[in-house]
Amino acid sequence: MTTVLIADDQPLQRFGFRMLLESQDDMTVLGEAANGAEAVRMTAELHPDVVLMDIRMPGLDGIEATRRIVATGDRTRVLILTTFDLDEYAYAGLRAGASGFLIKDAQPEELLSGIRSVATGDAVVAPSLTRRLLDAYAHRLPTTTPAPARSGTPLPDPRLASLTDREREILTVIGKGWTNTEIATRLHLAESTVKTHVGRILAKTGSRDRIQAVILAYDTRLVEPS
Amino acid sequence: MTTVLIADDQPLQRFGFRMLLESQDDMTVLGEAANGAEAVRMTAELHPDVVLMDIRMPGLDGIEATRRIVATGDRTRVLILTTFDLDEYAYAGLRAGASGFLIKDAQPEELLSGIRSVATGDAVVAPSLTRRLLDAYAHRLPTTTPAPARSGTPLPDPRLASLTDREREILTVIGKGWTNTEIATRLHLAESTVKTHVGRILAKTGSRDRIQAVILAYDTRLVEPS
DNA sequence: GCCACCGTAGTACCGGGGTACCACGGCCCT
DNA sequence: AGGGCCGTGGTACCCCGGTACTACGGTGGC
Repeated sequence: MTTVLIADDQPLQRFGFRMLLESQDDMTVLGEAANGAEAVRMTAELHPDVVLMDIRMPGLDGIEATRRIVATGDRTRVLILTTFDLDEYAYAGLRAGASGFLIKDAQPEELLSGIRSVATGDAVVAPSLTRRLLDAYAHRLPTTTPAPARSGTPLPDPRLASLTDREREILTVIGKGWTNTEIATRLHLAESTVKTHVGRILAKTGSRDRIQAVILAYDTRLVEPS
Repeated sequence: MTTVLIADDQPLQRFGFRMLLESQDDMTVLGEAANGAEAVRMTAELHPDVVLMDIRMPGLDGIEATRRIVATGDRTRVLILTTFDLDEYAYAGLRAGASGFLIKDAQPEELLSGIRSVATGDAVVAPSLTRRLLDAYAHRLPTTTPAPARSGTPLPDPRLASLTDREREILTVIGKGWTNTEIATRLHLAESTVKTHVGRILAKTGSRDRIQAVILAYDTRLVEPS
């Protein structure tokens, strides 16, 4: 029997997870936490096999909560779930000691098998992230830029060369039409920070406003037309 | 017995909704749609009492799907669910003919009672939005626009169907990143005229701002990436 | 040990974008 | 002759986006 703790700030999301897990006869939900602090506290108390951890939560976020749970040396494993497959989240999550990283977009079956994998000590990463993750770790030692992007992967456009990783992430979501407020909320940032990022992106890419940036994101294939 | 169709692009979210609804003995889930087009098709086929509609979906979004469902004259009611309580979404959604507008952040009970209200013909709006909506709509009546839209030119995408030729022209240059002032000077128009056009385009396409319109222009291939 | 860069965050300000509302002439119907 | 839609134009108003600063902790390079 695999015991699970659900940590997510959205009640409805928690409900969905709980129903899904309890429909399986080899899983039990020990409890639900609405924020990172609760997650840490309840883990120390209940010792679940797996914590299903959302990243974006008020107060203590999922990354920091993961870090603290792992630091206790408890055998509890953390499986991180996010809405967006932003690389930086994956890096941060795994760096914090998470055993897995899945996107909420996944099929229920994937989630279940992910939990089972993590419970038995395996690690699991969303397919869409695996390659990029490997790439990132491959050139973590040398600073040399990894081979000039094979066909199939988004090719690096010179216009984006001067952007930092973070800025490229922000540009991606600008390209998806997110407002500054949305970016701030979903990425757990202050709006002033978002504005700083956006301003630098516009300056570096020579775009006069975010609309030009959206167009740039499409033209560089940073964002694909749907 | 209230019959419900769930339209959401996230499988896990759909699962949560389904479980929640089917735990009630006065509700049945007729089916699940993963995008707007599916939602429209399945509604025409299954005639549910209520469609639980997410706004953000690939391809045809929730607003446009709502518009089409309402346009059929069917007695199916649409209840829109979003993650963020952005006024613009609410406006666009209600303008498209939705009977309700709730935030996913809500308690399960609120969602259930919302569905019941909508099914019996009542309208329901998230508490956090109600006042602002009333203020905004106190003086405006719903426009049931069938729109003749004779297709003199080959219409590339159904989402643009309700636009007039002129509006499609304006949308094209919006997609190229022109500002209102630029459009005015280059097209020999007054800026107020441009604003009128832009406003109508946003309303008809359910875009909350010109950035969404730019994205729409790319997605519908009205503007090609360079 | 120091410095440059990055990511974060703040304040203050202004202009453009978007909305609401109104108006009018020219069409094309019936 | 009227009715509808379309394209045009106007005014008033508010809010978000963008700019221009400043600032500070962490990390990595030299």
